[in-house]
Amino acid sequence: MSVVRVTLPDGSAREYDREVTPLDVAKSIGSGLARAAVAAMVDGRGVDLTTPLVGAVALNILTDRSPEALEILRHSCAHLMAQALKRLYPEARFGVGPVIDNGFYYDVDIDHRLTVEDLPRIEEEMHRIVKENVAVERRELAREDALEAFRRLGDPYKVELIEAIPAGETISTYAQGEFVDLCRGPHVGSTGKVRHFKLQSIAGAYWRGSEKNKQLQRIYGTAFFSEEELETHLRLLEEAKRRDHRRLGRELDLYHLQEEAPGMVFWHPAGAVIWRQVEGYIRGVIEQNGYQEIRTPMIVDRSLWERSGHWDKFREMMFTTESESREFAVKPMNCPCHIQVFNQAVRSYRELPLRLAEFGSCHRNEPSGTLHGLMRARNFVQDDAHIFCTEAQIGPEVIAFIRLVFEVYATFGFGVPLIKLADRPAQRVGSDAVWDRAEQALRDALAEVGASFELNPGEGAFYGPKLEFSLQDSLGRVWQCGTIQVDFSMPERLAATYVGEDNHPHTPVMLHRAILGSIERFIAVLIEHFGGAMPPWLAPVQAIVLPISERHRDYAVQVSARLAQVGVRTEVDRHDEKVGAKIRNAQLRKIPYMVVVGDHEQEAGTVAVRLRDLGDQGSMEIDSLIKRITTAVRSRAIEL
RNA sequence: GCCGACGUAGCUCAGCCGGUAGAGCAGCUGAUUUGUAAUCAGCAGGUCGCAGGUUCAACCCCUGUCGUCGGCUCCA
Repeated sequence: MSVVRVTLPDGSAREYDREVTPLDVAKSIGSGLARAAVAAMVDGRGVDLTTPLVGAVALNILTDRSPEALEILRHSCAHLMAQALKRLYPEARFGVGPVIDNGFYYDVDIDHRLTVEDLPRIEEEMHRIVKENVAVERRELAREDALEAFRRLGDPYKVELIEAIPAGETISTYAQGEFVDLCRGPHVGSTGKVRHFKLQSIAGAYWRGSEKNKQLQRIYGTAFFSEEELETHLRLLEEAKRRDHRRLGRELDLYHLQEEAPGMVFWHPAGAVIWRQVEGYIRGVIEQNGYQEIRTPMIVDRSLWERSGHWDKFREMMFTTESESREFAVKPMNCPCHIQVFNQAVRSYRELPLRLAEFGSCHRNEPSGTLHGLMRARNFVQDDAHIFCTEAQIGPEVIAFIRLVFEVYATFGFGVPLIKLADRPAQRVGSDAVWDRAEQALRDALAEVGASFELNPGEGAFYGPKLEFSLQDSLGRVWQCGTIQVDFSMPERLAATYVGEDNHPHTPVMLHRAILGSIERFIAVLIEHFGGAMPPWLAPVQAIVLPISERHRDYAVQVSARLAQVGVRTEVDRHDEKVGAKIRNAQLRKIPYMVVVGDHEQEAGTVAVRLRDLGDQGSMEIDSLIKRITTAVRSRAIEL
């Protein structure tokens, strides 16, 4: 009998002179750990608690507190659901059933067309299987045996999956009672461990993601280790629904979309205020950071797009128009136009880096099925800029840009963004040496500002590597907004040059960069982040004056005029309603400052202030209110 | 773009087996003169997404189309 030597995450080691499993090890450490154990990592690989350990291994027992364990639980829950489905629909054949962010899904091929009404029945069956507490057992088998087994089960999808598994890789199945599934594992030890779950929705999904294949029914669900966590998660989803920018956009009268212009936004006065504030703020920031704003045409002759390469690659995404036998395209991006501005003069190296910025309105004919409110539109405005520079200037420019992104996101009330470095894809232009230097410049810039990042291997653009900046909203959702991309290709294609110190022409490097990305989309993120309750500087109406009764209207108008004089966006509520109703309306419109005026205030020349988030503040001088509002607005405070 | 569901008043939604549409909120008018999340009453508001078809008769059934929603795919 060989000796098993186990090293635990804390560095301690244990030796066993008999066959042991992770569960045995857990038991030998403590019964509490054994109870909490879900699965284990052996040398970085997930295994079942019952997998025998061999030789010297690094063991990490996963308990219900480890993030990896949650994925295992959800994966086991997917199997549990599949078993229930098989019981209810014996003809069921299964595609893939992976874990995804916040849950899992399983693709199933059954004759019955599922609706959400079927979900409770499936859940019921799942709970029954949980009660049965069936053991989940792993079996490893030879490829031929596996193929044979699933052929016998009549599961063509699984057969296809096995065929795709590279030779030499272990093929394993997991059985729980009468149900067997092809699976790498690991899994929880028995169905009784999966208790807190919810099936959420049904959607169509093609087998292997190709529309040429049969469409399967995909059932989404989620699972947690405790009922509280499950409920918290479900509440979060409810909250996300309440904050949906499409719903708030209508309720707050910010914008609308209509059939005649699919994917293109009609901004209402209130929404346009938010827009102007966002744009104005960014304009100020870039002015202070050495950018020059330009404006370029929206419709440009086809020949420019041919030269830039867009016509070849993205023609079907471009709107075109025609006049006097010439074909034009509505710009899908601003860079070719910016290069035209660059090219209008003989540029010297002394002018670099040259930073040209534009709030450029772009149109892309996105597939109809992908449109989503402001988040994915066919017409959107980028806070775009192109920095023309030398290769040596990439580093400093990227550093400055990262700092700028951090500053801007913080202003909007977001924390430090998540950063991804997308490096060279298989299909690319430019020599490896140039890519090496550009990627290194991005890494060095990140190190210089002390920013941590994740690598996104092979996801760079064909023309250069890029950084992507994602912010996290108040519900913990991640939105990619900012980006900076190195471009070795387009300046050359469009013949951009500058005269170097050596008196010879050189091709500049171009950096594409945006902080917010699409302003439409960024506003949508803001709406959802704040749940429509915008900070004072962004609020369409900052202060609404509420006269107690009709006889206070004149005074209300005076107060409102005073506020307007100092630049506060204000209104008077002239409805013939009780204050309670006016407060309610103002509150529903999420107006930050409510200014109540009645007999007391009129006589004393004061105002009674109610804050959206903090309630009644009592009476104060009008000047105090003005100071309070203008201070909050000027500092772009998030809190009132 | 693909699959599915949906499209009725400004908004949210009812509308049975095919017999020419209804509520609440919002709006308007009147009464009320209001003190921190909804005062009462009346009135007005509709080519039932659009185009065809079936039928004596279509919001309802059929076909097409546009849009929206949920996914899939895509996202320079």
